[in-house]
Amino acid sequence: MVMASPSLEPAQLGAYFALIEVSSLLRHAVEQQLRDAGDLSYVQFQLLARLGDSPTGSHRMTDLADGVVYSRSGLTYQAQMLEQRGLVTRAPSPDDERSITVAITDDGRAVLADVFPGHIALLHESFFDTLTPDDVEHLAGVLTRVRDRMRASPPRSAAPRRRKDAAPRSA
Amino acid sequence: MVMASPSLEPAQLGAYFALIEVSSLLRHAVEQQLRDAGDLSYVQFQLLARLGDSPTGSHRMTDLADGVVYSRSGLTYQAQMLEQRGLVTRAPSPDDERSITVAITDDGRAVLADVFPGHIALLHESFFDTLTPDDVEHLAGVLTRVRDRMRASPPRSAAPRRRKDAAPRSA
DNA sequence: TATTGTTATACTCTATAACTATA
DNA sequence: TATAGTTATAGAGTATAACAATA
Repeated sequence: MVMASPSLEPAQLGAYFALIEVSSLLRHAVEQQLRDAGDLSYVQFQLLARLGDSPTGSHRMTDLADGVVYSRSGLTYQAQMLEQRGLVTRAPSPDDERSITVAITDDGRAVLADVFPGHIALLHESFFDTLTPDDVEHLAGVLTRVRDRMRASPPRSAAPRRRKDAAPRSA
Repeated sequence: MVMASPSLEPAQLGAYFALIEVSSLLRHAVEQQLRDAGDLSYVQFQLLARLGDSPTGSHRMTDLADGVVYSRSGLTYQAQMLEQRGLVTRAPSPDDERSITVAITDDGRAVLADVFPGHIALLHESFFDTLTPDDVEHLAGVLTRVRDRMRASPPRSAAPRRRKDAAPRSA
């Protein structure tokens, strides 16, 4: 269990609330833009973007699940949606017959291209235009550090399946 | 159609991705903690916290909806959930018979008290412990500015009717 | 007529558990 | 046995539109 309540300092509280609110507003706005521009959910966009970023244009299901989605079945569902629309293909991996390699198609890249400009414009409007380059750099540094930390130590009870990582933090 | 993407600078991209990832991981972790500790969804927690913060312990439905960014029907649904558990009460507002005033109950405050320590502990573990006080302050400042900006200029979604909004002026 | 809130409904998404197949 | 992925299923949450009541 948790020990006593450590409480938060005002600046921490402010940072937390602002983070939650900003990400919530941003997410909402972005989801709408993605839906309008390419009929994509946010997760689907993330998957496509990740595939598009890859040198090979492909990833194994597991890699995608680790990066984006939280359960494997959830990823299967989203991959099926994308496959039905012809935005990705799925094929057994050559080296490991258990794995499925998901690859973005030309249509997938086209949708990505349709969606990107508005996506980036939205980010500028609602986000970057209010920040100095210095702010952005600092923000990137700080959040990257937090992300790495969070990735490194999963929160107490993350067992979407079988986990073999050593005891997660515990007190 | 816009031609090439307006593009983002590397630091901007890093900041954006990190923000998305951090908020996603954080949200996930927090949701699990809230579920475990008080059987609350994140939205329900936000509503209770907002009510608990209020001097009167109450808010009108509209105020809550504005604060948490959501459809009214969604808020009605959540308020019903909370009311069924006895964590809030709903009664017509005295001054305006159309309005409903939602008030947190003692049970509601108790649940909030159950949940807070773990909530704050989680924030420390996954977030604040990796940041210097200076980081936190800067983060709070930056994100608050972004939030105010986003609140001030709703993202083109003000008109739910009409057609979908096409290319934003990205230049 | 405009606003406040509810209801009915349909849909998307996510997670759990059971299952198959390969390493 | 452990890993990769799918399927079946069930539940939570959300949005839209139609509706009632008050201002």
